[in-house]
Amino acid sequence: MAIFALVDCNNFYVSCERVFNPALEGKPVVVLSNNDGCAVARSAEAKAIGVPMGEPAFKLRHLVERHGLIMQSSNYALYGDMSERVMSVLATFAPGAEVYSIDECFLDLDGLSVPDLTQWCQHVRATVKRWTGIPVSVGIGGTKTLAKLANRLAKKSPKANGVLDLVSHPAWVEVALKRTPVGEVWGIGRQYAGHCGVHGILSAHDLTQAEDGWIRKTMGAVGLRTVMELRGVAVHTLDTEPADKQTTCCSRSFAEAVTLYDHVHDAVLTFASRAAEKIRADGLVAGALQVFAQTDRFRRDQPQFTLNAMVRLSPATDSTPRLIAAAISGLHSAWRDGYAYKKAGVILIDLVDPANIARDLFSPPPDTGARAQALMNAVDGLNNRMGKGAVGYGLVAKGAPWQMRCGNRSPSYTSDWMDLPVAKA
DNA sequence: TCTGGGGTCCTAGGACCC
DNA sequence: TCTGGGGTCCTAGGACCC
Repeated sequence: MAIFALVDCNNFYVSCERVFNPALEGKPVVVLSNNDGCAVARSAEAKAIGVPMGEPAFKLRHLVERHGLIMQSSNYALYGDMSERVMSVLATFAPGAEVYSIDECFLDLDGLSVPDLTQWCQHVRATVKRWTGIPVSVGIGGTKTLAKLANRLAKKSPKANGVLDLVSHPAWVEVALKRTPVGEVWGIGRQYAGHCGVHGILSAHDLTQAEDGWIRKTMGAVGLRTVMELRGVAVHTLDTEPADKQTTCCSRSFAEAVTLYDHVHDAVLTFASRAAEKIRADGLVAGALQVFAQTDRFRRDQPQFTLNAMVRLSPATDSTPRLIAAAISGLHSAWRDGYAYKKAGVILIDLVDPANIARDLFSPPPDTGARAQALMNAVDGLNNRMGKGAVGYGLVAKGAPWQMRCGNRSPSYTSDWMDLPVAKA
């Protein structure tokens, strides 16, 4: 039988900020999403004063005065780098590791011969904390879904002290299922939890007792797999070699809504350029692209519109100028005057590795000619050495109304020489 | 005044074919 | 009134995740 451990960093973004700014320790802290929009990470103290996940920043302002809540802009360069450090420590402990998200990692503990799994996990926790500064929790289960569930309880229960092992203590499984609200189960979101509630299914345990036909009809094949996993049947396996991405998106909300074509044009140009860098870093080419721009969905008093255009790319390409040209032509063809646009984006789709591209007689080879390649290498190299945006396409004015807000971002302590922390005597 | 961004998988329905 | 029955492929949209 497989033994899955889920290692999850506690309040990851807040923990990253605290590593480099210990003054945040013990205080209510939230990290805001892009554009300083809403809370995406909360310290325990912030949870205690009632900050809900996803709460818009403007609704938290009163807590700043009342409880000294600290709101940090997000610093993804820092979190990405800290994530790599945590993952590389975890990889040294287990024969198999799957990086599931920026702050979570599944380990396969099957075949690991240790006398006491809980004790071993405490050792892992302590090591990660000592080497990276990040606190983690560990849940152990016979399926990934049960490991997730155990992890959640490990975080909540003070008795667990950050580790809960449902494999060495099979009798605890039923208790754990009964203590987990159905909406907290991995794979059961708001919609499905609502359907369950109507049928009197309130806990994860209730869900395991539901009838397969009803589950399949209500929550589809995915829902049924989730329930199988809750019942202890391992459906999901450890995925140590993640497949190539199928799509890559670069989109942003604007600090202010804009009505002028030129403003949206500049935003789309910037997003296409950034998306191109991403697929080149992954070694992929795009076979098509989608460009969109939309009005502010929260302004019910204003006319709503979403502009959307799909552009095929033949041959498939990773070249910035070609992707920009395609995105702009899509924007131009679908453009409508008279709307206040609040968000736009570029999605690169049909991504493939040019090495294993399947071609027929009539499709051209992917666009990876030597000259284009050399140019892109030079551009990416300059940006890596001199900082993002050192070289680019099109001149985009700084301080344009569509550019995003980030009022209180921490320095890039680990990824920019200029931001290295300084120790003062 | 102010409400994120980036992904995956599944399903239903239409187009098209024999 | 009556007007097949399958297949496949593609797309849009909905659900979920972090």
